[in-house]
Amino acid sequence: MPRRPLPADPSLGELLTHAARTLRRRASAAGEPWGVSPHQARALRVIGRHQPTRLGIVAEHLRVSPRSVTDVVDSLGKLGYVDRAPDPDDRRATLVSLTEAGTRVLTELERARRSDADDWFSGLSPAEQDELGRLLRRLVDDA
Amino acid sequence: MPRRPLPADPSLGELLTHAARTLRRRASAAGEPWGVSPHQARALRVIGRHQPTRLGIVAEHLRVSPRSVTDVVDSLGKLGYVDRAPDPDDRRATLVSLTEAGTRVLTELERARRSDADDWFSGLSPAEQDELGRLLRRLVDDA
DNA sequence: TATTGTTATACTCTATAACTATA
DNA sequence: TATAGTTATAGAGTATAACAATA
Repeated sequence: MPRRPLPADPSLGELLTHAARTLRRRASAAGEPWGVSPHQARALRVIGRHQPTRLGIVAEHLRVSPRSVTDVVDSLGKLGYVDRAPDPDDRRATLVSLTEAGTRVLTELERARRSDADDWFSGLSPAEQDELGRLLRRLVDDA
Repeated sequence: MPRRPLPADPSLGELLTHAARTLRRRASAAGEPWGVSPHQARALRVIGRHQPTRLGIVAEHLRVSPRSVTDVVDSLGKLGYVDRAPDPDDRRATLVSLTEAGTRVLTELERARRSDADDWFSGLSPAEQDELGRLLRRLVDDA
């Protein structure tokens, strides 16, 4: 993509937009060997942390609509990375968990992600990375 | 959207994703009175800063493909906010500028955006906002 | 009646590749 | 040949609303 320098006094919004876009591109490249998009990778991570868990809980962690979760879990199911099972305690609900392949892919994906992050964030010192995280977190928590 | 607290140790990538999504939602709400999406608002801002300017230059500032610019300028044209004219120096090129309505809308939009930003960022001190901007900028510049 | 998840539908943002009209 | 922009096509991510099954 052709680029120009950013304007002299970019708003935080512009910076956030560009940073998120860069992140998406990099995450997209990082997940390519496994055919996993950034959104799918995030869902895999959440499911891995909480499995077995309901779709509604996944939606809350991902902070997206139930609709989006149905889709992303469908697509991960097609890849063979997650399994659905009815919740015995509430037959309206669906429990989702990682398959063996899903567990393996998540591990490899996390390794790839960390190595890409190390690369991208290497321009910032560890203290600066912490500070950035702290500030972003406050933004995301109140929002 | 239903929400859960973030994980104890969220990666910078997760934070960036959530922050950008929050930004998009807020920017989307802020532009609604004028029927302008966040992407359209960004394009309007770039055109306002550089007008009259070529589509290719707009693409470089926005850091997106020429394809996306054709679309967004089309849509802004339909809203009556921008005008296209052939570049007299190079008839392959197209110069785009704001109409009177576009100029007015951009002003109002910027006011709305700043007021929303003041609200969202008010949890951070001015020094922290500067620091966040500085860190993000380094991330975006090297990426 | 309320909740869980699905279907139906639609919009925004982004990309690559092939084409056109100039240069 | 190379560049500017458009058309054609595709896919990711997200949302709202109406609905079925179950509680």
